[in-house]
Order: sequence, then structure tokens, then C-alpha cells
Amino acid sequence: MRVATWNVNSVRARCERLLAWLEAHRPDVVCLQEIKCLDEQFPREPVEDLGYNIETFGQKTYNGVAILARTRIEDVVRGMPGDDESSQRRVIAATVGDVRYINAYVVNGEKVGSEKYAYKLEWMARLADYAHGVAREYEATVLTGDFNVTFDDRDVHDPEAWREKILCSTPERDALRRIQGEYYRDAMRKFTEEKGAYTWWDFRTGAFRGDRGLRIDHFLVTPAAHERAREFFVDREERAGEKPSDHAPVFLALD
DNA sequence: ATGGTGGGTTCCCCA
Repeated sequence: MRVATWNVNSVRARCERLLAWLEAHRPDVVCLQEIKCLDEQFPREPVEDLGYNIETFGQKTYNGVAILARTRIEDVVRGMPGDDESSQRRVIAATVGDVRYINAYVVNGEKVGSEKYAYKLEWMARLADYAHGVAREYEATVLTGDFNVTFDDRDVHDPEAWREKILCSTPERDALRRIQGEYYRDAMRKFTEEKGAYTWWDFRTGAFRGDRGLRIDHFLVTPAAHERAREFFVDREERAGEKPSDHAPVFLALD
């Protein structure tokens, strides 16, 4: 069974690419972030025609997340405890088969020390509480998405240039470790201890040419899911070509 | 130190 996470940076702008990618890879479960549209604007029909069930938690203009699966999607939960009607829509959770999925689009944080940065750290603390509760309830849980944080310098093409910058600062990394807690492991590290496997490259600096990327899209998995992890890869091909997202899809295969 | 590009919206915000 293969699970993919992808920050699509607008599902409508990426629709053609998404459909071709679904057809080519046929992932069993897909967690999308930044769909940037209302639920009713999601291109349901072409995705359903490829055999996917769809659950969305959309928002106008910004944010928005969705789960697609080739089998039944059950017990869908939108948002987190503490959210209200006006909250940014960044989390959707559901069960597919015997695995619980939490699909998260973590706050970007703009700049270290900014208001958005403070909000990011608060938001990550809330995600930690929520994710720990889910992990206590479901033995096999996969917490995936765009975390907008690197774990350590191996996730950064140029650690000195990014030292204590947004996506790389110590408080953000501490917050990411607190989300892991004693419950979750970084599934990628089951497969390699090497630097690289970047998942995001800045449009503005043309970072993809030269592979000046960061690894900020992650699979955090409970021990039961970690045991079942068989393969991990970043679909760099999807970052190339016409009108790509700034993120590549990331795959995890589970037994 | 700044700005570069890209998506969505609307006379600018967010990443």
C-alpha cells in the first residue's frame, strides 16, 4: 500500500498535473495540502473518475487540505480541538483500512520573531496535543503533510545560509520534536541517514535548478506503522516541467 | 539588505 503527501499549491491550478500524476502512480492514499479552494470548488469528478474517494476541508484563497483514497474513507474529522468556524483550515484526519491518517498543513511563520511565527509555534503545540491523543487511540497512525520545518541540518542544502532562519530555527525544530514526542518517528530516517531528500524548492530563487531545497514534508508514524514501512521516495520528477508546485510529492509504502 | 516567482484575489496577501 502506498501513501503520498503533496502540497499542491492550488488544486485547481494543478488539476491537470494532479490527474496525470494519480494515473501514473495510483497511490492508495493521498494527503493534499494548500488546495486553496472551497469544498465545492474541488475538481471532484475527474478525480472520482480515476477511482478515488475524496474528503476535503477547503477554504477560500488560502490553506485547505484533502484526503483521497482508492478504498473507503471513514471517521473523517475536520480541524483540531480548539478550532472554530473562523479557524484556518489546515488539518483533516480519517481512517483508511486499519490506519489512521492526520493530514496537516503547518503554519509557514513568515519570519523568525514575527506575529505569524508566534502563531506557528502556538499552532504546532496544539497539533502536538491533538496528534498524541490520536496516537493513543489508534495503534497505526500516520501524521503527514507540509510541516514547514526541517528536523536538522541534513534537511537543508545550505545550513549556514539558513541558520536560525524560518523553517530552520531552533524553536521550530523543538516544536517539531514535541509533535513527535514519544509517539511518532520520522519514517524517512528508517531508510537513510544521509543529507538530502529535499521536498521543497523556492520558486523565487530558482532553487530547483541546483537542488537548493529543504526537507519540510514529512511522514511521522507510530511504532506499529514504522514497523510496516517498506519504501520511501521523493517524486522529484513532479517538481520539474510546466507549472509545477513548489513542493514535490513524497511517497511512503506500508505493508 | 533586498528581492526574486507563483497562486488567488481584487487594487494586495501569502508562501
